[in-house]
Amino acid sequence: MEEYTFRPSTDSLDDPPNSRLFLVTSKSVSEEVIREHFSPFGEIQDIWVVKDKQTKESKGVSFVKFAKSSQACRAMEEMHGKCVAEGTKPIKVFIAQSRASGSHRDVEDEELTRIFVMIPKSFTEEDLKETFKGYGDIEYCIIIKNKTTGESKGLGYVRFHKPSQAATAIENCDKTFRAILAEPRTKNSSADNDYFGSMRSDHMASDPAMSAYSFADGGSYAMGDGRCSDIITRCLMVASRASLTQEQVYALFDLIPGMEYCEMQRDPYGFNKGQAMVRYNNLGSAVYAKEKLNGFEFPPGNRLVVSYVDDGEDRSSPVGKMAMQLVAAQMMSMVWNGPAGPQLMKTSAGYSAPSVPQLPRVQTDVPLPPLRKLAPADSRVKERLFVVFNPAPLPVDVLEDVFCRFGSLVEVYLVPGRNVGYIKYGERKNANDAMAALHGKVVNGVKLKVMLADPPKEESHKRQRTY
DNA sequence: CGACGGGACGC
DNA sequence: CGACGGGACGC
Repeated sequence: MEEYTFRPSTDSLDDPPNSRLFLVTSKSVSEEVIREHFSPFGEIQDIWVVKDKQTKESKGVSFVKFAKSSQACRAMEEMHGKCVAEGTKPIKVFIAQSRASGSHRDVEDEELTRIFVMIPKSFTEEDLKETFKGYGDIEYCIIIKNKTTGESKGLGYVRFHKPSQAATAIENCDKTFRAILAEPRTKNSSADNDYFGSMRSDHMASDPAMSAYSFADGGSYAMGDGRCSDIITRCLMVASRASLTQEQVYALFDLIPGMEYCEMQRDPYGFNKGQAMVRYNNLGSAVYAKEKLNGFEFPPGNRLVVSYVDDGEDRSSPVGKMAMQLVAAQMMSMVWNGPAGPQLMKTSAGYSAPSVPQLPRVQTDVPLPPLRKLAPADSRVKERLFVVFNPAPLPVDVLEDVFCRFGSLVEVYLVPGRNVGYIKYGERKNANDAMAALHGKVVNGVKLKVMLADPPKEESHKRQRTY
C-alpha cells in the first residue's frame, strides 16, 4: 500500500535527499567501471558520466544516483580516494549538491553526520543515545532545554561519526522521531526568541507528554527513598539543599488548601536545617501537595524532596487503610490530569490566585473507566479515531482525560479552526473500546461523534525536509 | 454532515 | 583542479 511508481519530475534526481554522488575521476574512467565499483553499495538508479557535447570526451565528472542516501553515503565513505582502474588517479567522491541549490561547494561530513529529532520530553541524553546507538557510533547527544528551567523542549541532536550512520538512522528510526539532518549551526543567533521563557507558565500541565512522563517516571522521586513509600499521612517533611525561609515554604504549600501547620526544623542551636514540617487538615491535600511539590524546583535548580511523615495517626484498621488508599487514588488522578500544577508556582511573583483542585473537570453521563497512563509519545500508532464535536471542540486536556481511560492513548490532535480532531492509540482494541463507549455521547455539554479515521491522504512520498 | 500539524542549538 | 543528460504520458 505504500508502493508508488516513480514519478519523473524535475528534481527527482535528488530524491531522497543526499542519495546522489558527485565523482571526480580521470577522464578515462567509464560508466562500466563506475558501476562495477559502486553497485556493491546498493541500488544504483542512474549513472551519468558528464561528457563534452562536441568531442564526447569525459570531463572527468560523474553522477551516481542511489535509491537511498545511506547507500550513497556508504559508497562515498568506502570509495573516496580509491583507485578504480590501472593508471588512473584516485577518485574523489562527494554527496552531490542538490540540483536546485546551484552551489558547487563540496558537501562536508559536518553537514551529513548530525541529525535533529523530536523526542518525548522525558528523554534524557542517555535515552537518546540508547535509542540511536544501533545506527552507529555516536559522537554526542544533546537535548535542547529551556535555559532557565532546564526543561527539555522535546528536541535533540545526535552526532554520528559517519554520514552513512546518520542516514541509516534517518531512514530506519521510528518515524515519530521525525529525524532529519540537522542544519549546521550558524553564527547568526537570531533563533531564540524566548524572551519570556522563564516567565511563561504553560509548560508541564499543558503538555500531554510531559504530564504523562513526569508522573510515569516521577515515581522515581515519589518512591525514591523507599522507606516512606507505603505510608500516607497528613504530615509532610520538606527537604531542600538550598536553605529556604519559613515564608517561602509557607507560601508554596499554602497553595494547596487545608494547610494547618508549617514550621522550619531547627537544629539544637536554632539554625535552620533546610527542612520544614508541613501538615494539612486532610489527607487529600497532603497527597496532592506531596505529588505536586516533590521534585519541584524551587527556587529553580533546587529540587524539593517532600515525603510523608508518620504522624502517629492510627492507620491500622483495614477500613482506615482502604479509605486512605481511595483518597490517595482520587488525588493521584487529579494530580495526574489537573490543569493546576507547578506552573502556578512558577509565576513566582504572584502566589496570589492558586487555581486549586477543581475536581469535576469532566462531566458526562457516560460511565468512564479509571484514568490510565498515556502511551509513550513515540509509540507506534495502530489506530486513529476521528471525532466530530458539536457545537465546539473540547479542550485537549479534557479529551485526554476522557480518551486515555481506554488505554494506550498516544495523542489528541485538534484540527485548528474546525470542530474535529484525531485521537491516536497504540492499540486498536483500546480505540475500539473508546469509540464504543463515547460515540454519540455528550461530554461537558459537547456531543461527540467518534469514528475510525480514514487513512491520511497520502500525497506523493514527500517526507524529505532536509532544510 | 466533519478530515490531517508540529522543529533548532549560548561562543 | 571538478557540477548537471536523456527519456517521454493513462485513466
